[in-house]
Amino acid sequence: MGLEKDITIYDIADKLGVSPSTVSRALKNHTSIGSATRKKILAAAHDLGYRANTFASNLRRQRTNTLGIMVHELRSSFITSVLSGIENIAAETNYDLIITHSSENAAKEAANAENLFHKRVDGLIASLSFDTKDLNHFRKFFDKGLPVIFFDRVFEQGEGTKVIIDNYRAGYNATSHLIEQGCRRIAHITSSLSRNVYSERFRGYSAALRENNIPYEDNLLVVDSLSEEAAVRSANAILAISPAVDAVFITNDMCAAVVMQVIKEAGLRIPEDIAIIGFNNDMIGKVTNPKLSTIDYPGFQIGQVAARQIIHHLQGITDINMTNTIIINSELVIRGSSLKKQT
Amino acid sequence: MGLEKDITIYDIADKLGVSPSTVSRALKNHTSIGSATRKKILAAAHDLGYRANTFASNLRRQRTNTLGIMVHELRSSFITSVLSGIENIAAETNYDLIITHSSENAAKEAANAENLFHKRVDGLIASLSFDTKDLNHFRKFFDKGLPVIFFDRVFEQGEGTKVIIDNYRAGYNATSHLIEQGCRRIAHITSSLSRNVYSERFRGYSAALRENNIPYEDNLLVVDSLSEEAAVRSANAILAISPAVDAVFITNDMCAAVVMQVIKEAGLRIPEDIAIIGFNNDMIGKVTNPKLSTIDYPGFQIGQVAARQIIHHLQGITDINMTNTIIINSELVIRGSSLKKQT
DNA sequence: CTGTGTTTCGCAATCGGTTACTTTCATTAA
DNA sequence: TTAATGAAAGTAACCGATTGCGAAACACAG
Repeated sequence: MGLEKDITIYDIADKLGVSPSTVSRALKNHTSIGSATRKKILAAAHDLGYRANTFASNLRRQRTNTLGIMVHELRSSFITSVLSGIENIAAETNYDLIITHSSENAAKEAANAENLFHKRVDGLIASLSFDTKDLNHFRKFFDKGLPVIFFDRVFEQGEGTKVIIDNYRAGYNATSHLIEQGCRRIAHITSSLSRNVYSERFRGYSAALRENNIPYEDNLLVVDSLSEEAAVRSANAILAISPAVDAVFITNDMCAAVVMQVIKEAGLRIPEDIAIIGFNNDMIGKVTNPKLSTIDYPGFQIGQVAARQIIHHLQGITDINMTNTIIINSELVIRGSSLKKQT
Repeated sequence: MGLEKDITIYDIADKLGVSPSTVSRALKNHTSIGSATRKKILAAAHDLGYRANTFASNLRRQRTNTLGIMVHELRSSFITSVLSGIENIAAETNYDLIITHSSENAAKEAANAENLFHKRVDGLIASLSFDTKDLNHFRKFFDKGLPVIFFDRVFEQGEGTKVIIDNYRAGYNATSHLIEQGCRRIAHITSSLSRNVYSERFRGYSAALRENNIPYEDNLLVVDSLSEEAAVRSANAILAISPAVDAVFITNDMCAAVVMQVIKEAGLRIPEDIAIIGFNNDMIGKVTNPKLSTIDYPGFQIGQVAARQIIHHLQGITDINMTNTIIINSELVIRGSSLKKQT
């Protein structure tokens, strides 16, 4: 096998009879290199199959050109879309990504933060785990002036820039839509209200009820984990409510799909007896019967925005500290599961 | 903000009055350091909040402790499971990952390979894109003796180690199951037969038919892209076949779910009129009505095995070149969509 | 007390780029 | 003609960890 040593800027310098520094500068389009020299060097680099040694560069420049990504779960289509968006921008700008996930565990999240800090990433893009209580494990980043961007699960009042949707409005729109369809006893299946995404959606839900003079009832609120088993539990809880529920707003499509199934198995019709609206606009909502109304949560776009933002900051184009929160647009997607009136 | 410079082995050495080399060796448990000295150094490192500089180390050792991952698509639950499995092992062994995706594009795949090569990853784990025709873009890795492991989409005869399931057997089992259920006109919706996974499953399908004296018919084979739109097309193609089809083996659960929907909308019953079996065991199969029979494709496990294999090779524990192919177990999961007989 | 082995460390070169500071020339103003 | 100005390129000191080579220190047998 061809174990020839890699060629370096010194090799190029030797071949052309110039100094390594000239080669280095030419390679990165530094201004103080004559265009003739630059051209020669670029050509030679190409001919010799030169590949830059990132470590040498990182070591010297004290930067890594790497972003740390922290997510709470990899196996989620929303998260995957976000990653896809981040990767899209990172690839363009030649940044690497190190992706970690916390499995919804605050301790593991802290360990990941520590690890990424040691790896000296230039910045962080993170969505908090389910049971994260504070941002202490990001302290080192803040203190060192390293940019941190949160998305999805965030502390709205905390440090760092956030890229989120207007969860309040999303919850409000979903609920208003159900009310317009004639529903009055609207249940809400969601996860812990201590997480911003869920508490805000709940605020929107409550506000919509209030504005339509529908009294809020505590027993219409079901808080559980949104997992598959939890979905079955929640659905049964909903079915047991009396007087009967005529609509459910569920903050997760996968969960909603399972709930729909339980409801149908119980002999009720969707949307005639119970209208359903989910959240995320996952693929799964397109194959349920009827198809699932939902809120589109544009992960790809969120990932792009977050990545672009942090990279521009690192490139000195913008200052991230000037931006506290970026709101991405999200839309109500109406399909069969909530459409009682023909329009 | 606290921009104190990082502390290095030199700082530790100064503080303790030993040489940097001693510190370096102590930190990596080199044998030739007295245990008293080692203990002192470890303690000092901890006190001072020392964090190793990977670049300096990489530069010197000419290794990166990073694996390159190449997938054809990020937004797939199978792929995500694999990534999860890889991450699981990599985290344990302190390897970083750089994840790239080709969007099913051979040219982008080649560019990614080139990029990872320049980034000097220690090894590669890859699933080929849809239209990859050869392994030329991996040549540099092979030539340099860098380990490459393929999974899922592979060239079974090509260079490199492969981690796959027995796709032939999976196709055979799925089809045999349908035959046992009394089906005789079994259609097969799949993707390009030039990809190993699909051609092997097709071989299994054909073999099962042959063994049961069911003649193979060309028009029962539908090759398309498995996307959502393709699924609708394929389903309609199936419905147009005469004499009517009584079962379909589809090599992708998402596609199968959509096909089921089209079939039901056409007024046919599943499984009574048409039995369905998918592939992958995605979440989506659990919320269709009826639930989808499928082949479990254990992504997490595949990821773990691939990662473990390549890392052990890098650590010198095993030699990857001794292993050509690793077959992971996959199982038939029977649910409602294919169960015509009560057992 | 000398010689042979071990164990434990230190010296110093090295990995490949980057960049502050100089030097070298050529052009231009005085 | 000469000094000033600026563009182009070179010098060399880093960045922090690793490691081959060899020296010092100590143990122990003869």
